[in-house]
Amino acid sequence: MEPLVEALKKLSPDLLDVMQKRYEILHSISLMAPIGRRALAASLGMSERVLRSETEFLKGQNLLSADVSGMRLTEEGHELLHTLHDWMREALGLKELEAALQRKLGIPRAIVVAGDSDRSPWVKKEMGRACVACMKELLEPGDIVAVAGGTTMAAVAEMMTPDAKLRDVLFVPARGGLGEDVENQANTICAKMAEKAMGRYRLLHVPDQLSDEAHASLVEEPAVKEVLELIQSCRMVVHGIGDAVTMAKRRKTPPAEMGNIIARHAVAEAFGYYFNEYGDVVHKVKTVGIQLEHLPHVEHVIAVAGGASKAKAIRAYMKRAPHSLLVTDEGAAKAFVGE
Amino acid sequence: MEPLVEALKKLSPDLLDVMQKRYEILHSISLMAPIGRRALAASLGMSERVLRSETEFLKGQNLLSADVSGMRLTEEGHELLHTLHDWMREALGLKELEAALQRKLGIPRAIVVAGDSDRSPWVKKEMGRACVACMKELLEPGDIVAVAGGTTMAAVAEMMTPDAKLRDVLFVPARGGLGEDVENQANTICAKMAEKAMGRYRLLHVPDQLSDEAHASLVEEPAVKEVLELIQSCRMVVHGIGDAVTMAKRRKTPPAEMGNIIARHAVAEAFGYYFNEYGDVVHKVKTVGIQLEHLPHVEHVIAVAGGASKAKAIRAYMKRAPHSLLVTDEGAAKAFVGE
DNA sequence: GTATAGTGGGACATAATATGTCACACCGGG
DNA sequence: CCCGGTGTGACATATTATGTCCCACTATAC
Repeated sequence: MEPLVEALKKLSPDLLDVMQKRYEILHSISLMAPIGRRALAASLGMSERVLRSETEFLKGQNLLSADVSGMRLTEEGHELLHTLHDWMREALGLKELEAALQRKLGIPRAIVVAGDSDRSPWVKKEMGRACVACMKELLEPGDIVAVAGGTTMAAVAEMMTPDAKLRDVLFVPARGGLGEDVENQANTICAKMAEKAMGRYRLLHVPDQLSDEAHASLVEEPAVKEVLELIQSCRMVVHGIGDAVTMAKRRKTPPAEMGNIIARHAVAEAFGYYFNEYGDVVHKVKTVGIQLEHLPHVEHVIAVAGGASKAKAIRAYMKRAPHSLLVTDEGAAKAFVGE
Repeated sequence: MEPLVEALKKLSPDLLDVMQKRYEILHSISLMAPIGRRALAASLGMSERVLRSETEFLKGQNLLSADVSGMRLTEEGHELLHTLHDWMREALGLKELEAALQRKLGIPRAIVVAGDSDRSPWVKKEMGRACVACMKELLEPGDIVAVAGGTTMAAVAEMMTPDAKLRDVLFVPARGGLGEDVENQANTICAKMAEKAMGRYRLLHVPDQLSDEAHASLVEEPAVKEVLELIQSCRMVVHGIGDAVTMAKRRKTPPAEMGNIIARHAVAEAFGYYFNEYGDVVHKVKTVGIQLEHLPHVEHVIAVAGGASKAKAIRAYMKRAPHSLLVTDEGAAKAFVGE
């Protein structure tokens, strides 16, 4: 995209929404002319009143005219529509991608940022910012947020900023030790995010490798039990999605389990669960915290993952997360839609 | 200007205002950083609260950062400023021209439309539309509007549209016969404008060439006298500005008067008055209606004139019209500022 | 040391704007 | 003749922008 449009979007982000709305109105009128407001509003899925405001504006701009038979474009309106046609396709590329993702995945909302995090490291931060904005939009004071691990989640924590909406929000790690390096562990990221947000946090101190007996007794420890209960009652979960094999390697998974993961064709990973391309769980890391069965009962689930290489993993995981929000990037979204 | 920007402006006219405001804020911060809100608000001449809203937005966009010492641009902010620099100059060219005209002419408001009516006939219509928008902004129900003649005023009448704000507005011709062709006479244009506006109008039936006696007695006719009184009490005058010699020729001015006009170096003409380059009246067509002395007592005076060839005439006339609004075009404005 | 003038940020009432929801007058075709 | 479409006006309400305070904090000058 040309840098100018990029700059425009930065200085006036909702410009594109307005432009798109007006463009669609002109477009529809050009196709259905002459048409009345009510019929057009129904067709465009917007309320009659906002359509009326818009058409009155467009009429003032001499782009359309209205008489008793309905509205139609003026000559100038047709010209403008033609001028805008190509540009809108490009400028609205991301919005189109978002719409396509929402449709294909059957999820309520997808957010696509420009770039490809496989190729440009800063795109991950951009996703982080988008995710933070999304969190701030959904969170209420007093909420509990469960945060998973991974490099993408680290970027989210990195981009977190304080906000009045985050007042009294409590951050907790989503699950116990998954075998990651310390800087990508849920505990670390949870603490970092909370600090950046000026919020409170609680950590889950559960070693990676434990015998079943030790595990069972640790869970009964009051300090651990309390945090686990907080996690269970969280109102939001934020997590990344990984490529199954990559994640398994990074976690130095024992050969036996690794064989299982490969043999059962796992392609995606999220907070310790491994999924095959159909979204079936084929392996899970045994630890405490959020379990997959809990997710449907959590108000807001945000999945963050980008990069063309992760498109397959995202597709696989999202099959089992119909009410999750997805924050991704252009690279992944295009690989997705292009399939 | 590239057609895309043209289209953007058409579809979202106040976009440029927002862009300009935000651009100026970024620009000022880049120069004065670190600087606080209050000092910056004073420097930019905007209220602290709106500046605060803007800076909060820009901070959210990651274009500037704030700490206890004040605000400064981020790296991204600097880059965006650089990207926008050239484009803003072009996009805001008209606004700059308006500001320059207001300054140079000492008038409260100048409106500049794109193009040059000398070269593109449609620019006159564009001026007409701008003039109509301006009239609608200023008029109140029940107002009386005096309308002069000329081809430019014909374009204004052409572009007039009905409006709730024009309810019960009465249109009257500014002055009696000036020797023009019928389609450019004030009477004709007045009637046309009123019809397009769905408003009422009164006409002034005074033949061009009359003896002084006939003239004096006609003015005492009740029908004429009533209209003249309406004209005297008008709250708005809208008129064009012409090149003196061109207008004199078009009006088939008798050789004696023509000689006078040329000998005294008349350059501008407006509603029957001829002005030299210093704004002095060097000749006037003797007829009834608005006289030059009335203008200072009229709330709103709008002068409409465009085309590079008219720049000198506009300058000359506007010297004596310090509280007039001016609607002009890029061609005239550039010729003006370039002088 | 302290006084001071600057900083950003929070809070709240009010103005301005957008929107939802009606009712009305009109016109053309069954 | 009426019915379903049209645009337009009107008004209450939700939403947003703005004006006007205040506060805590921190550099800096003294």
